[in-house]
Amino acid sequence: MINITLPDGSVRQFEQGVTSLEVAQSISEGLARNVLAAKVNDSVWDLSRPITEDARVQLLTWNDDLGKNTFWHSSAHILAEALEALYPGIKFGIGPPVENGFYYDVDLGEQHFSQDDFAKVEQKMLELARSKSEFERREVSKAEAVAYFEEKGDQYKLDLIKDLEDGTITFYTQGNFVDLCRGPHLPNTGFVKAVKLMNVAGAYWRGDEKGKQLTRIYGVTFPKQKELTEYLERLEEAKKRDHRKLGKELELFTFSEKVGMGLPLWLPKGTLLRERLEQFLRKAQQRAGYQPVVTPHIGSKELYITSGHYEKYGADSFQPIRTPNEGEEFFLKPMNCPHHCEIYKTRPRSYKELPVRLAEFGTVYRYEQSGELHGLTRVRGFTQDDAHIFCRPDQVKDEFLKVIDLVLYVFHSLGFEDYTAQISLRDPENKQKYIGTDEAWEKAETAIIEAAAEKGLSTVTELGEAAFYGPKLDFMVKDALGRKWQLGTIQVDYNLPERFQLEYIGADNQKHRPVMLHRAPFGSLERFVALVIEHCGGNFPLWLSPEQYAILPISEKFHDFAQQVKELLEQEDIRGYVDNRDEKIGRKIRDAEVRKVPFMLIVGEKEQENNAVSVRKHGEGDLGSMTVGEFTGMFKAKIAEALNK
RNA sequence: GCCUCCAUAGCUCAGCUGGUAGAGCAACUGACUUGUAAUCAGUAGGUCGUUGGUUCGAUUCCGACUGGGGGCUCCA
Repeated sequence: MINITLPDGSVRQFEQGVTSLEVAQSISEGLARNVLAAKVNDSVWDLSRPITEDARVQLLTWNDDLGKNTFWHSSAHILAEALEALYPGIKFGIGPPVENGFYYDVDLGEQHFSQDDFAKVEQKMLELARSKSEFERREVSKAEAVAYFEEKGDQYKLDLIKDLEDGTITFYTQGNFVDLCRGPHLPNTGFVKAVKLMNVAGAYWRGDEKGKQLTRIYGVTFPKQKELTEYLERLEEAKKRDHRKLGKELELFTFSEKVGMGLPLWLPKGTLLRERLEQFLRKAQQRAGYQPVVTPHIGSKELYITSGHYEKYGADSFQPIRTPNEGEEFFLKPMNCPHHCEIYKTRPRSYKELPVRLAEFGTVYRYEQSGELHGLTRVRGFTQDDAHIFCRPDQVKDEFLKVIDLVLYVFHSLGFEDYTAQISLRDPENKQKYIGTDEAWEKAETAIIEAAAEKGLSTVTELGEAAFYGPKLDFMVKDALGRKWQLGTIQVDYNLPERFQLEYIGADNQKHRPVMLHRAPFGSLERFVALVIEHCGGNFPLWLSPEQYAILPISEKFHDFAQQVKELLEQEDIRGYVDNRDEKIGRKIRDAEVRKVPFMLIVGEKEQENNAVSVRKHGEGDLGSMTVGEFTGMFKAKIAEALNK
């Protein structure tokens, strides 16, 4: 007999060789029907795999991420089986589960596959699912594995096997399809009840840009048809929040082919919104001891040779502009730090005045690959809410902590509660990608890890994601469609102070080298605005809204009164417009609702008599009549509440 | 940059297998003077992204380019 410990701590005894499915059956029939896989000690197993010694067992269902992963991983195999049946001779890369489904990378050879073929493949997948084929696990020797795929002529699988150790290789078979796979899998294909292929895309084999490009087919499956329907509905809803769509509808920004791809044009309403964000951060930074500076949009080539950016990015950035006569070369600035270093150097610095915090809403230009551009989230010209903190080594941690506070203040004020704090470190396997000494890197990485821990941030650590001059703490937020974007970032840098020979005079009257922190709570205004739009679905917080009210006169007779109300509100720094078109009130209300204007102020005879406005709130309806004074009072209270929560 | 799909009026879209285009909304004009999500009527608006080719004839078929979507790679 062996002891099986369940997650609640209870221990049950079973025969040696018991399967997780049998464990589930001993608990309840319902659980046995829903269980998809099991976590045995620390790895996920097939339900049918015999357990031969004492173990901790956690039964995984659709409600567990690991259960979903197993479900989708098995679905990828069903997709592969369907594809093999419909497109004989195709070769397979990898087919893993992902956050919302799964994909399989395939080499179709001479055959073609597009969205038009989805229905056919989906049908085949459902047919295979209904056949309830079991997923059979088999341990194979490396030689056997190689022989099988050589016979099949699948060079990708052979490529994968090459890196595997003999004795750890397993095959899974369902129906007529055999795959090299670590597993685990569902007991059989019948668990899959609903299938939807989502899109096709190119993907480099093993992520190598120079390598062969395979066709990646994305799909998603569910244990119930209803869940698929709901998922697709959620997706439709999410698309309505896409900032590119709302940006156009709400007239916030646009792009022009003539101006150039990836170069956003801010429309008046978008500019208003952006300026409110700037103002908000300027205030917070003033309180935190930052000093605003302004620097030009270009800098000489020498500047970037000194900073190291030229060596790293010179060939892959916008090429320099030249003076007509002297041939001097200038680059559009891709970042603000070198300029700020030069500001720091204007005069000798005393240890007493550190930290020096120089802040600038600096517009920078970067050559991004054309295929990378994406709405406002990835552009070629954008404005960073940049600042550089020059401090003594003993101040680094404290400054870092203060910046974390600032970033979190910004995020909370905008309602970004669902973010990931990512510690981005150097790739230890690939040190030549970075500049600076090992010692400096270690100091910087330690500083970040300690500061994040001290703030109690729950972090994920990514190797190889550091900037080339230093490690980062990045705050990532997802867009409407679940794509992750970096917003806030804090970076420790020992390299630029060295390269620019930055100094301060210490208490010992000796020269010392300051440490630099780069930081941007928004990251870029463009990307931040994009994420704000998607998070609120265009229904901006009152303080950000480009049009905070619309005054809607009942008829032309009240246009003068409407104008008087507008002037009163303007005095209170509340912005909006009067809709004095010859339209019925119902129409004006509808249009203001569509424009997502937070407050509609309806003025007619009653209001004029009482010097009042009838207030209607966007999405909620009539709030009744009140004086202009009462309205502004309520209005300001709401803003104060939103910003101080 | 790579793979793939897409491109018709300011916006959203229709236009079967090739015979030079249509709707709704927006705009403009007029009438209506309006009480909580679309008043009525009229007018104007497109060398069908650009450019080659096939054809008697191309918005429609093919190629290139430009821009956009999805993904890959990249992201100071």
